[in-house]
Amino acid sequence: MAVPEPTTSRRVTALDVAREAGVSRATVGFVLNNTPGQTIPESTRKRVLQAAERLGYRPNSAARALASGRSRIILLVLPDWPVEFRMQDYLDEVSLALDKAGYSLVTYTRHPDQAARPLWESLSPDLVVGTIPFNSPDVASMLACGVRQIYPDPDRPDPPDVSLAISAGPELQVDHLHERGHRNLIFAAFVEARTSSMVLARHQAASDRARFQGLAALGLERINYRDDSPDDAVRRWIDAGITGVVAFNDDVAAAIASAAVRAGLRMPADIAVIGHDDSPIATMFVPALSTIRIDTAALGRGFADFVLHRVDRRPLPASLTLPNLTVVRRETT
Amino acid sequence: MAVPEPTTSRRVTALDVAREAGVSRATVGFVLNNTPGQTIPESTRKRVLQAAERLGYRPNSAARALASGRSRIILLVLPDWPVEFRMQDYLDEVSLALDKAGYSLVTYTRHPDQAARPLWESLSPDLVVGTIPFNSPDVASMLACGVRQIYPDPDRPDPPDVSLAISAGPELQVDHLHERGHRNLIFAAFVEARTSSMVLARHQAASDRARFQGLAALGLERINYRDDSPDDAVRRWIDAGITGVVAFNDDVAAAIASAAVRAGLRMPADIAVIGHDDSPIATMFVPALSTIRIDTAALGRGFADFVLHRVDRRPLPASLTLPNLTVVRRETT
DNA sequence: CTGAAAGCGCTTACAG
DNA sequence: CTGAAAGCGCTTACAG
Repeated sequence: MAVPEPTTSRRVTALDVAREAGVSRATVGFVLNNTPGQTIPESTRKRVLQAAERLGYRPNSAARALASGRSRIILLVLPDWPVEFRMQDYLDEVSLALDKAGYSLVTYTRHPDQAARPLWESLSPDLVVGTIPFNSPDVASMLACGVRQIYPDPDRPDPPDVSLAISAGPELQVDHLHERGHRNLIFAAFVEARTSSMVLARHQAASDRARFQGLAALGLERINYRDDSPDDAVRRWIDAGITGVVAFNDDVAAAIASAAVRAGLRMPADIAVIGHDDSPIATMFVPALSTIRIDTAALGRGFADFVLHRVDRRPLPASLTLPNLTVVRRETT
Repeated sequence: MAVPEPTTSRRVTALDVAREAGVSRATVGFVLNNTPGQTIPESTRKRVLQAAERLGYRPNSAARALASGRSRIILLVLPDWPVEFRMQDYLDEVSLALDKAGYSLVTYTRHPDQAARPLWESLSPDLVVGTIPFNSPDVASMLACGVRQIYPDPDRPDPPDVSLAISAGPELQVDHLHERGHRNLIFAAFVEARTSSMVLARHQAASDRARFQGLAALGLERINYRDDSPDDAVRRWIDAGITGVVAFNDDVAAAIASAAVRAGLRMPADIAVIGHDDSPIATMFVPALSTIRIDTAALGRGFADFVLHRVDRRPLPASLTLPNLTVVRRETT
């Protein structure tokens, strides 16, 4: 039985645990890491675990990373635009699932004009995930810094949309309007510059889907809720025979619905609109807005599964391809 | 002159650079780290730098952290509420300033009910900064993980508000209304639950400031822009002789201003309102909203100075205490 | 089943 | 001014 350590600020190491448990430091490593192929008797294992617990042992992550060549860090590079759905719920779910597998998730918003070194230089993550492909200098920098994997992979094509489901929503919106009998559609968004990449991506996805359904590509209408551009737009759409509106999000849908109401139109008889995100305003609005609901938890778990498949070669569950989005039909379609 | 490396996936190390430059690995470390007390001739320094550049050398951060005992990572734990001002600008500025000093900033939003291990366990940051004090289990966990410094410091009292300037804004709002002759004030916010901690903090700050100015503490009014609660509130305020409204942010100020306009009140003659953040809506609204502008860049540099003072013992610039917030007077005060 | 030992790639006194 | 060498705290073949 070791005497209690004097209150020194020295951090407790695996050697301390080994001494406390009366085993070698290698054995400590084996039980703490659950190393496969090692058969440790239950009594030894228990002694080690208890010693570690008693001493408050935390493995030194730098030492572990240096020795193993893996940092057990996953870096998620977020886009430079406001994320629409409950991002935090999503990230919590991802963190939790990765944590159970011994990985940590670090998120990071990178601007094109950011002058600081990118975070992967100091973290050496095992995997860097972006929402859009990285450019060559970034990829080169990652490789030089020991990043083992990059997604989207610069070399091989990957199933897109694993992380943030950019195109699945618009596709559902189009499908839903199509199903309800609408053949002449348009895509609407606010004018704000910051969301423009995402607006373009979603518009593109909706347009592609419309063509897949045998419809014409969608026009892109930019409105501003602070002036009468929504009223203008609705009037023009009616004149042009457009009856279905794919809105970038619920706020846009609300602006359009309110213009339609002001114009004395019936929804969905005269014009139908579907939002995106199922935000609070969608239920509160009169008429209540049809929208796309995102199952953030399922999406998060799916993303974690994907990550673990990449870094730990775990099997990729089939459920990854299951829809995490659903159409919520209310009064505007 | 070394022959070009064969395309091996092995990462280039300081030893490679040393060989390429024809010096010892210690020398490489000295020039790359600008180690003080070492006098390296310019020719050697240049040779090393060029070799490092040519080889694309990136120091292994894990090895560096292990050897030096410092990770050169600063972890900023963000609050579980939407941050009001242009947070991203602020963080970019902080990152840049820290980067110049060789540190990396990692941010992290932590929920009370988050089950994953906190990020400091895997990053071992040199400094963890929170916007509110950490609880004892968190502090204990940080210490066990080799975190060297924590802010707010559990042991010694610190100047508050270095990181996010929670109270400075409300104080300016109150001072401004007071200056404009208002003596009977109220604090208004939306009902949303998620922002509640911040609402309470800001309300408290405004209230304290009012008392400092010899006024009564401020009541806290919760409104909902989706119903007629703003109209209700304005009516009650007028009846109660309240003439100055400290709004949580510009959105709240807009909701109030619009209720005041609907009620036929003159602004600021009958009622004055001041927002917070100088968001786009503040200029676009009619009447244009008085508000608080936050100099995010200055705030960010100030925070970086503070961090470097803590981790590198750099002198703390006096400018830290200079105001990074200014009153923007428009038409509502 | 357990231990002794090499090695990961740095930093940093310590010698020359 | 430069180099040889110990050491940071792990992981991981390799022996017993």
